Amino acid sequence: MFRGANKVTLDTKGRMAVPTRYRPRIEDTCGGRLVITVDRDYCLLLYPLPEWEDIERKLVRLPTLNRQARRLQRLMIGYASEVELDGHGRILLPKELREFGGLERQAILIGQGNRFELWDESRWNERRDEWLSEEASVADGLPAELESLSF
Amino acid sequence: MFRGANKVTLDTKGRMAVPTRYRPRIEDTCGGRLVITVDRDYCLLLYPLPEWEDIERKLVRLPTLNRQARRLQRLMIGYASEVELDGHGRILLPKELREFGGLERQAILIGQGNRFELWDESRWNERRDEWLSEEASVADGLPAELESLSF
DNA sequence: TCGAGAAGTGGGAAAAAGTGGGAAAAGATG
DNA sequence: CATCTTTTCCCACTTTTTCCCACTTCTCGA
Repeated sequence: MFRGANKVTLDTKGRMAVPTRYRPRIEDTCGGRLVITVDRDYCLLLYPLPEWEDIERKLVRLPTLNRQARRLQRLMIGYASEVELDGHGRILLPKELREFGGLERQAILIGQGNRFELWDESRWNERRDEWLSEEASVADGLPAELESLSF
Repeated sequence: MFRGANKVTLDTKGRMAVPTRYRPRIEDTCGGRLVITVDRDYCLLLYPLPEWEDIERKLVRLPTLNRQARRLQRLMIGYASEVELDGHGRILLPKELREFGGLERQAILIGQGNRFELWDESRWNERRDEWLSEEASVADGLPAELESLSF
């Protein structure tokens, strides 16, 4: 499981160092090959290649005539790019994806189980604080799974 | 069960000594491995690793396309970091989490059953006094679980 | 009140990780 | 086909992290 938040910096060439503690896992599961794509919240998603392939299979099986499904396919498959760790454990983020995510110099890499999310740092902080302040007030209208959760 | 409030200090490197009376329990249940994450009240939560893994399993099973669920995952899994007691019974709090919790030098560690909460001391004192003054006025409109509690 | 041991705190130095940038290779353009 | 731009690979420097040691403070018993 990937978890945890890491500040990362993109250099002028758009490279990002993957935090070392994730590297062994990434080397093992996919020989350093990741797939990056977009999320509807304007962040990027990073999957180890085999994980991505599972998701891609699910996506292509969705009904082609459903508009929602079609959008999801276009965005997720359309932007998916394969990248590879270089000799220093960095990946090069394609320019299109950097632009999509509004990624400048400072970014946050968020572990999310089988994948990572990559956010522009200031955007992440804004969104996070929005979520935290909303959550309290909407807490009553939760789906059943959430109502019964206790930590 | 962890209980009690302890003043703790963070040093300049962000390390915090775990009070000795909790150490045997922590060594036994998880070999000194804890997971720290965030809470919506801007404090941190500390779980023994196995306890955390239970929670994480619940979280990842939530539906990915549900917005509320997604937020919860992003925050809780996204910030969850594994730490380990060093030779002197200290843990190193990741910078991202220290920033989130506004933790400077003085903090309060609160035992909460299967986990701890860690608060910046001054923030804790403010919030505590807020709760105490609010409680009296809202005490009538309690959810069912609370209505029926007796101490 | 003193002393001994345990707990808490600080900080130095080695090792590891992160960062920047030059130059060769590959690719695009007219 | 020549030239200009982009990409890739590699080297070197800087910063951060980790590990370990030493000092201070506190506690408890004599």
